[in-house]
Amino acid sequence: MDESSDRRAQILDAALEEFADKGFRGATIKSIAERARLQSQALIYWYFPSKESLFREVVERHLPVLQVVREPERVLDSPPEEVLPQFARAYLEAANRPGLVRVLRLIVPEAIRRPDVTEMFGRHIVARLLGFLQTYLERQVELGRLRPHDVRASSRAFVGMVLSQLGIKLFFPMFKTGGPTDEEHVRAIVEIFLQGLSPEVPGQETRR
Amino acid sequence: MDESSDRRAQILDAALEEFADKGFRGATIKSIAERARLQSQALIYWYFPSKESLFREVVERHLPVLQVVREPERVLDSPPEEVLPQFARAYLEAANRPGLVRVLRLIVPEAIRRPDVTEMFGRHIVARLLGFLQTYLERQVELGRLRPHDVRASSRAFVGMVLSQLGIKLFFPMFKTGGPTDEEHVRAIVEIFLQGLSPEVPGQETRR
DNA sequence: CACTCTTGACTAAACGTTCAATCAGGAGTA
DNA sequence: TACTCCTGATTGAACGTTTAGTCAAGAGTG
Repeated sequence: MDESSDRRAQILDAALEEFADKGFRGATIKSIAERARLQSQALIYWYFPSKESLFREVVERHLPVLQVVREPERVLDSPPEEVLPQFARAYLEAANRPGLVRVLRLIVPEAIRRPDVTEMFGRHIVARLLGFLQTYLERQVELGRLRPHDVRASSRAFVGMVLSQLGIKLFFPMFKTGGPTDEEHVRAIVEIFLQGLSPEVPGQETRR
Repeated sequence: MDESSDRRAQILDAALEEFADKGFRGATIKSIAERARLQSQALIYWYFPSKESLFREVVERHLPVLQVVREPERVLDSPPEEVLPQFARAYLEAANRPGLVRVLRLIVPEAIRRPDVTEMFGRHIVARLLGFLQTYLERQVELGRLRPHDVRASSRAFVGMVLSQLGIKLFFPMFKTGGPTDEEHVRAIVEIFLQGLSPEVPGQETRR
């Protein structure tokens, strides 16, 4: 009941590329039909009731690709010197995976003006991401590997440190020269973060 | 020759709101004319040769609003305990200024698919922002207030820590509950950053 | 009169969507 | 085999609407 025809997948694939390249309004039924090598654009309406529903199905189908963090529970007890660089590298490598970049270019621009897409993106991607980091950092505090602090803030902070490099890489490639490599960046931010939250405080941190 | 008529400004203001609300394609000449309370849409073409050029003028006119950092040289020698929180607060307060948010909603979605807008935004806003932080941090290293490190990475890191909170605030307001307040966030990230780059190293940092 | 500004009517193209018609192939029947 | 019927898939043309942009004529003002 779900294997569907060949055509559906063919149209969905073409629609993904067109929507990612030109946006919802920029892509037309005609251009999608052409990219899918259909002789008639009317055929799309045999498989999908409207352009809108075609778009939604494309989004729902490809949103999960952005879930970079897959099995969070596994690493809960691994040391941050190991987990945080892994985490950061996983996201920075996203920029090298064309399929993932395409989905980003599909979703991000539309999410800004479509509350439903924003919600899906927020709930499935952002919440998951922040949630994982937050529980992981909480755990590290419990284990005494990091000093007690506001993990709500530090989780956002670490995500931001990673995403700034990713964002620059994706949207402002002109800053590649003059910027650190991914590996240099990862090393730098992990060092700042870990030393910044190190439990062994020399003296002045919480002056009493 | 540049004071122009009243009408120009009237049209530009209406165009800003329409473009910010609906995007370039979503906003129409008709809707812009209506919001500007013109009786005829044709009047727009007396002041602007095309919708495209109207859009570009709107962007060029309002882009400078995003230059939150105004006079960087002044604070070059002030201590980071003072400058960094100021810097972070300045950006987080941007979310409370409707005019600034409007310009963000105008530029960000279009910048993704318009290389020229991307370039302008990158050169005038992002480069300036990163440039300021980088030279400031370099100076602090020279002054011995921060330990020697890769300022290209740390400047991006700090910007990221600020922008993650700003981005969540702007685009995912549903995360307000469960997240830190701006002031809590600022305190947290500055503490992490400064302690992470503190010059007094207990021992293990650069093991030799 | 000459000039700047303003207007409503208009155009041509592009858009999403609908529609009647057609096709290939399989099932059922004699 | 020959015939009819049915069904899912496909087509080209057309629909009504919306769009950016044009145009000639007029209003207001010096």
